[in-house]
Amino acid sequence: MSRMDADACRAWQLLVKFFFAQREHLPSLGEEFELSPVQCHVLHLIEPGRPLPMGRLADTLRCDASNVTGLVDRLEARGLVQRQPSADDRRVKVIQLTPEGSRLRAHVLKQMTGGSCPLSRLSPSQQRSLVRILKVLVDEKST
Amino acid sequence: MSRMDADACRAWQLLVKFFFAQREHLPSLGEEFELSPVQCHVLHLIEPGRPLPMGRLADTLRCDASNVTGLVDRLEARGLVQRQPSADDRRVKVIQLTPEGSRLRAHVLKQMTGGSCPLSRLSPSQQRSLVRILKVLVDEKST
DNA sequence: GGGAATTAGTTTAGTTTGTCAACTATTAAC
DNA sequence: GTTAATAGTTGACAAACTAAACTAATTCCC
Repeated sequence: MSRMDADACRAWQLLVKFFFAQREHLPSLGEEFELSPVQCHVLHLIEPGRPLPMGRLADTLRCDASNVTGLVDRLEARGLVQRQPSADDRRVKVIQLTPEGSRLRAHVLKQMTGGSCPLSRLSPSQQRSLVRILKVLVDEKST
Repeated sequence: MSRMDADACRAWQLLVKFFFAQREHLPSLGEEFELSPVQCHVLHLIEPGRPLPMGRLADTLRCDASNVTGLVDRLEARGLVQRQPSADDRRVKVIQLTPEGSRLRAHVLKQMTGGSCPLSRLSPSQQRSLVRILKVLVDEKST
């Protein structure tokens, strides 16, 4: 619980620092499309042709359901997503990208991972290493 | 510009995912002390005995100066920090932790990097690897 | 079958976070 | 010494968030 955690501690501090530093890049890309960082993330989470129940979005964002109502309201008002009642459970509403939302999403993703991506500063082997480590952290099974 | 960036892209997606997943841990720790995630971060940035000009805080958080005014207002109202006019430039105000703020900060840091830290899931060598990589990303010179 | 408890989403009210523009005070520049 | 630039505050406002009360649909279970 002492020496062993020194690296974990250090890594954590760096991670936090990194994330906040990213607020420089993320929002600037959002600005181009008039999207806030959170809106970028929501757009990111809704894959084209794969409608997502609102509740799942709330789970993923770890926020209150009522917050999601507002987020979706704003995106829907801009014609980027669409609410639709679910067939099998009429309480559920699924959100799905409009063609315009789909187009914007592709654009955003392209920008996010393009050449200006801060990760391009890493060597190829470091990048692979990072992916491996992150998979453990995120506890990813698929893809 | 094509194959080479695949890992960078993947890493980026994982990072974003991880970042948002952390919103589960960070705020829950904050709740314990009634601190929002941003407040935790601000507290984290002000080291005890090392007063920080407000402007530097705004730079680090990549936000408007007026936002910092509000953040510091709230922390000051809770007696965690203190504004003080700088000696060499009377326009500048430096913020510094109160004894109580200092205590709370230590507590928060301890919780953040404790055994429940998600990074403890990594092997020691992975942790070292992560630290090395993050240092490149954060472009760290000191410490 | 039919009431009680759950669940999904919305509404309302309120706080925090964040931006922008206008303002004050101080400092630097020429 | 007037003019710039800089540090911080204020005010007005939008966005992101929470908590509690509400509606509608579903499930539990006797």
